[in-house]
Amino acid sequence: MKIEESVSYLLAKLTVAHRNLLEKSVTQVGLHSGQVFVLMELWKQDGQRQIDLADKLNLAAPTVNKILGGLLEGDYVTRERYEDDGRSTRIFLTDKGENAKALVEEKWTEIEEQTVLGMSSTEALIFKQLLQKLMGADL
Amino acid sequence: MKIEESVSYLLAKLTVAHRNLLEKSVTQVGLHSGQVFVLMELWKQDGQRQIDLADKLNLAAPTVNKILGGLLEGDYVTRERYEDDGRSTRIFLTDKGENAKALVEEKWTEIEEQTVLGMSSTEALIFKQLLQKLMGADL
DNA sequence: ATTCAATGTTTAGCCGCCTAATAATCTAGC
DNA sequence: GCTAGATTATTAGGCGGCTAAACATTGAAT
Repeated sequence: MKIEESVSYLLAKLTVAHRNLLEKSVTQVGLHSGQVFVLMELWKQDGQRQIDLADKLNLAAPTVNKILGGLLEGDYVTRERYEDDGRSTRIFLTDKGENAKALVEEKWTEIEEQTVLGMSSTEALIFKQLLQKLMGADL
Repeated sequence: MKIEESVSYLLAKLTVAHRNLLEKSVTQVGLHSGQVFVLMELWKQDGQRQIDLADKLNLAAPTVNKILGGLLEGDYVTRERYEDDGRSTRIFLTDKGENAKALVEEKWTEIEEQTVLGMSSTEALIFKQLLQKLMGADL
């Protein structure tokens, strides 16, 4: 099999371009891509522990910790020790963090448009389903 | 639109898992994922300049430069000044670099199997075509 | 009550990407 | 010939991932 024609190769290549697109876009609202994903989890449920965020985002604990450093510095979130368990901290959105949601959603529409550019809506749907399938197979 | 159901979101998430799979696999033959992609270009054509590699791989020049640092240290490639143009260097495979091809191709088969796990061969084909389409749209 | 394993956070350090800025060389234009 | 601009490589530094290892706390077992 030609490596260049494998799904893995194409996916890896596409990844770089897409990550660049994502980063460039969210930079316009003052965020970085990793921060956006953490914020999304907090928008769904505020006050989560770092380990919860790491589990849901499928990221290693130090990765989440590092990203939170930036969000704390940018005043998007606050960190509080968890009374029920001294090992844990809970992360809470600030007003700024909550307000960022609308900005990100707006940007995301642009990102999505550029991502599926050149695909018909049918193709986009099929593509989405296949992506979900791959995600489910937890790779 | 729900961000979590967008192609962009799913793609970004899948990316992380796939990159981890790739990295873990090629580590077993003593390489890193970035190094593999550079080597692939050299296997196609030896003696290229850094800028050529960067263009073909769609990477920034400093990225290629850094990756080459690791390949040089690992004795996979050598670097020579280009006589025709003093600004450029040419990168050449060593025996070790050439021999790595077989090892990587073997590993890649495993990677591909795990990547398309859970997809029928028809689905894999469709997926591949859509990936190529996205790549072509140069995102 | 003590000890020991498990859990959660953090630090250090690595690779994969990037941009910005330098230095060196080449190329044009005058 | 000389200068000005383009091109190539490199360095510095940042974010997005990771692992390994240190640390504190919890919880369980004796």
